[in-house]
Amino acid sequence: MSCEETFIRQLRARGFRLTPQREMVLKVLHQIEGYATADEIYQRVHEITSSVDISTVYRTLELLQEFDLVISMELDDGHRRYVLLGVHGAHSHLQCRCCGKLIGVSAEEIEPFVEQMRATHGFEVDIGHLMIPGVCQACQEAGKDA
Amino acid sequence: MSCEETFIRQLRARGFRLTPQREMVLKVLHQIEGYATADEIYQRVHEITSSVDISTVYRTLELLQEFDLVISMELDDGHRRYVLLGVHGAHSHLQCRCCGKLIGVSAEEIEPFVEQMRATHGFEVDIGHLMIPGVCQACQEAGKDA
DNA sequence: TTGTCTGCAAACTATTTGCACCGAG
DNA sequence: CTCGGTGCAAATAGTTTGCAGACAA
Repeated sequence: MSCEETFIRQLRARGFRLTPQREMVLKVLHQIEGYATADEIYQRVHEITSSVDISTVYRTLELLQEFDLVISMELDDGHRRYVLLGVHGAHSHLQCRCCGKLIGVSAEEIEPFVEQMRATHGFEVDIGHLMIPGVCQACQEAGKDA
Repeated sequence: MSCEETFIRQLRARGFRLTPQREMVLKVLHQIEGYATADEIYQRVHEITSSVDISTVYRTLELLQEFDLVISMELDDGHRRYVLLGVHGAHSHLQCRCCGKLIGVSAEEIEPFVEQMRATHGFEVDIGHLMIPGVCQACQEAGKDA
């Protein structure tokens, strides 16, 4: 099932409506295939149709987060970014503090760690919202990790 | 070496000055022994001396972060919190999305995971800034994790 | 003395909200 | 036809900044 189908089903299930604006935001998130700020998403949407307001973008992003289709997090620059989780389900992200790049890490890969936290602290890790800060290989090699 | 000593040394080393306001913010962070918003810290400082401005609190917190004595992160409520790292050095935090509680996790405990990310992605994890979201044992038992 | 630090107030920016009209179902 | 959704504009909240005077070194 595609993201769009999931979105429509979730909307219907809760009595919400599918509007062109909401479709547009989801489409742009697909195009971006990464993370973007609310404003960047707004700009992209605006290139296509000028009749979408920034407040609608925010409202749609909030909706998408409720449906677990999107997560948001704050990078070191203090700007909130939104990421489409896609149909692959929950996974975590490595976040490079130098170049800002996001690298996906599968749930299976994280599982041993999750199990460890469960065993030693009784803590249930939320993989989908786990952002792991650090420095990616490329930036290390470029010597930017000083 | 205590936090205060470290702070003073770092200040001196960079030509900064030790002012009563800066001492006060650090002292309050010690008292709190946890995380607090800039405003909460400001309130606490204000109870003692009314002559400290919120902007000074922000400026001091920024300084403390540069010195790696404090880290900040955003909880789900959208408010930025500041945590004194203390003399124990870098460690990570489990963050409960229900009660907001922070649980410290030692660097040794995280090390296997760090090693795994290094091996499979060439990614160097920044333990000190790692916030692990999820649900703590108490909240799970209270059934608040729904 | 010197140049950093502070308090104050104003500026900023990202995000949220109230409201009347619009349009999906 | 209904009522949820939207654009607009104004409000909000947290944080930052410019500046003149205060004060640590």
